[in-house]
Amino acid sequence: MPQRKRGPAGSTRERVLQAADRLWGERGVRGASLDDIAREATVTKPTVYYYFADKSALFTAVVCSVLEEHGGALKTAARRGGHARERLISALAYLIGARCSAPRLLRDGGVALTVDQNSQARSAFFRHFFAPLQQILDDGAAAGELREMDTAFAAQALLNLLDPWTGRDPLPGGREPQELATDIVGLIVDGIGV
Amino acid sequence: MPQRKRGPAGSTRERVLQAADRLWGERGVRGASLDDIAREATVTKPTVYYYFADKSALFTAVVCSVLEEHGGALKTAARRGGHARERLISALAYLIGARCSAPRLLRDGGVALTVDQNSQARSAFFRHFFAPLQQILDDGAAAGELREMDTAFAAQALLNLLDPWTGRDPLPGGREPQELATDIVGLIVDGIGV
DNA sequence: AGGACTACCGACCGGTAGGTAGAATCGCGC
DNA sequence: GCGCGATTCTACCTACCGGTCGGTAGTCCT
Repeated sequence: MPQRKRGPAGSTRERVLQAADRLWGERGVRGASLDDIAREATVTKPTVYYYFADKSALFTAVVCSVLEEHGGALKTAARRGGHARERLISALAYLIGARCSAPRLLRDGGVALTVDQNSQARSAFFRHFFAPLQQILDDGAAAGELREMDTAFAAQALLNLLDPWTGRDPLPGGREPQELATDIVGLIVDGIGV
Repeated sequence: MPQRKRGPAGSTRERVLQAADRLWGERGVRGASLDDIAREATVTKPTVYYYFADKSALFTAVVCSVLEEHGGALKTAARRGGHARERLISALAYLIGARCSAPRLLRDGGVALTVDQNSQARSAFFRHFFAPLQQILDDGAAAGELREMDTAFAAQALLNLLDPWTGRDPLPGGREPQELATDIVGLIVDGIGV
């Protein structure tokens, strides 16, 4: 039963997490210092260290928290629409609309932080992001809506494909998230062959 | 204290360029310092500054030089095989085999370096990497081998797709570059639909 | 009341980043 | 063998990074 003294209940740790997600999502793990993050969260650096052991612990916490938060919504989105195509569009549209920086963050952290605390973050990524997508592909193949394939490879390809568009920059051709998701899924389901 | 002997004319600048490409390609622009790069090139930091005005000038020079170097080879590869599918496989296989870090470097530099000297690097990327790929798609569509599409979008998607596999990490499933290129092109040309 | 505990902060440390000043050395034309 | 420009060096600066120390205002328990 944690007691709150300063500020609204449970807000400080959460503010630090959000500040780190925002700043690191924009500039990369090496692009924003703990001072920057502390300032953004309107606390001081020792306060950050009060809640997190070190920089890589904060990194792991940020990635896991964001992944869990979006993971539930992603699974929900993936259930919308009975057919594989609609489920894929729904899942991708959510990912794009949410501007979820977690995958980029994870990749960036892998090279920026020497520690491999990323094992925890990596498994969260697999559970919350990769697995739901692969599930849609597996279901689609079982239902005869998609052809037999290496679904792990295809899911990875899908994630790679939309990765640059889950940032904060404008979407290509001024598309809306839903349109972009439709175009991506169209590309990969129908292919570009005749 | 003997100074380093003078190598062949123009070799020092070249060594610095190569060291920066290697180190930045592995660790990102913020992951390797100018001291690291100087050490890798067996010179000292002021020597780096003798050839390049500052860090962002070195960055631009590295990206442009790598892009130009691989751009020619890419265009050659894209001419191998008369049909769109073979030309795509050939081009992608070259990109993967060459372990070309330029696209990642460029993206990374965009967020790491505040300066937008990247306009020069960005246009080199467009000329040497993006345009040849789009050309194959345009030709394929004109020849009736591919369907009508937004070729700029498709080329971007293709580049995104193979981006994580142009690094130094092992290729997925222990594939060879040629196999991976074949799988990627298969995925995007045939699609995953029935 | 008063000790134990939580949540936070100002000041500081060792190390490293990008960048600079200026001296030393080299190859070359004379 | 001498001057000169091109090249490379040693030594240094300032700013900032991750991380720590000691301290303190408020809260809980008895």
